[in-house]
Amino acid sequence: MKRRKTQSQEEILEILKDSNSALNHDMLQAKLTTKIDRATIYRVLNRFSDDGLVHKVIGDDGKQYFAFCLNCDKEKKQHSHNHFHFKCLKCGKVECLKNEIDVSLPKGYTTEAFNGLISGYCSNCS
Amino acid sequence: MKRRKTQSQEEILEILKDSNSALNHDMLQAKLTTKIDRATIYRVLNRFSDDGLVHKVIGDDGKQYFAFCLNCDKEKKQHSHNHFHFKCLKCGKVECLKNEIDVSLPKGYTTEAFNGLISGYCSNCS
DNA sequence: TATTTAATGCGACTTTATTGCATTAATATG
DNA sequence: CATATTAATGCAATAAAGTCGCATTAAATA
Ligand SMILES: [Mn+2]
Ligand SMILES: [Mn+2]
Ligand SMILES: [Zn+2]
Ligand SMILES: [Zn+2]
Repeated sequence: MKRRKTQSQEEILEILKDSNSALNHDMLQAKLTTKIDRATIYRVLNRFSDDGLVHKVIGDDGKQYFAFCLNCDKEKKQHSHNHFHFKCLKCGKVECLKNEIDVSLPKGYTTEAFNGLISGYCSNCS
Repeated sequence: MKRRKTQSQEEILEILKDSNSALNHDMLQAKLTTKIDRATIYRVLNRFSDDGLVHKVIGDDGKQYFAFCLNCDKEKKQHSHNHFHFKCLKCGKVECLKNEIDVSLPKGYTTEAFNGLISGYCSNCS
């Protein structure tokens, strides 16, 4: 299954690149100039996530947020995102925090996915 | 609004106490001997969470998991749970990890809630 | 025992996300 | 360029998780 370069994907990726924070479906749709179907948006986003192009973060609100990968070592066998995301409760912005976190698991435990989210107020809103 | 001691709450709290892992609505309902309405279960759980009796964790699956508070200093002004939870992708168990995490936020940022979840395989399942 | 109102049950509803299927369009091939 | 192949899309239906309004029940208190 080779990937194809489509207009929808291009536009969505551009939006994610230009955004300095993670976006959920709603926020992304609001930024679209073209009309793209909801199902397509989700499919595109999850495809990006599967391909390691974006992070997928689950918010306190249970919604899926997507952020373009920056400073992620995609050459590594395991593309990892062991950093927290911060969600402002007032302005809604979701951003990546710089520090990579090292969590020590009990013996015999293995990691498949990391999801770290802190909610609070950003410097503009507190 | 003073809290009342009801049978539903008692039973749900017992189940959470006896469980060594976080439970979502489904898992909890399966353990009930009495039949309690879905809305009530959610209301009870969120009440517990508001009162600092249990943690509420959002999984990768977007579902709400609840775990009885252990080793949480409830005397502190801010009842904090800055620890990760681990969810086994095979057996489904969600458990609290011991280490408290210290995340450094950018200047001017304040924390209201912490949600850390690692998915993977536990020692029994890997 | 009577009064007050927190908690519950039920059903309707909302929100978020997924899936099946027919159609479209990106890529490859001659 | 014309044609074949199938990934990607649009649409509608569906699923799943959680919330809300409101009438009823039952804890607490007097
Ligand atoms: Mn990345
Ligand atoms: Mn606690
Ligand atoms: Zn803000
Ligand atoms: Zn397991």
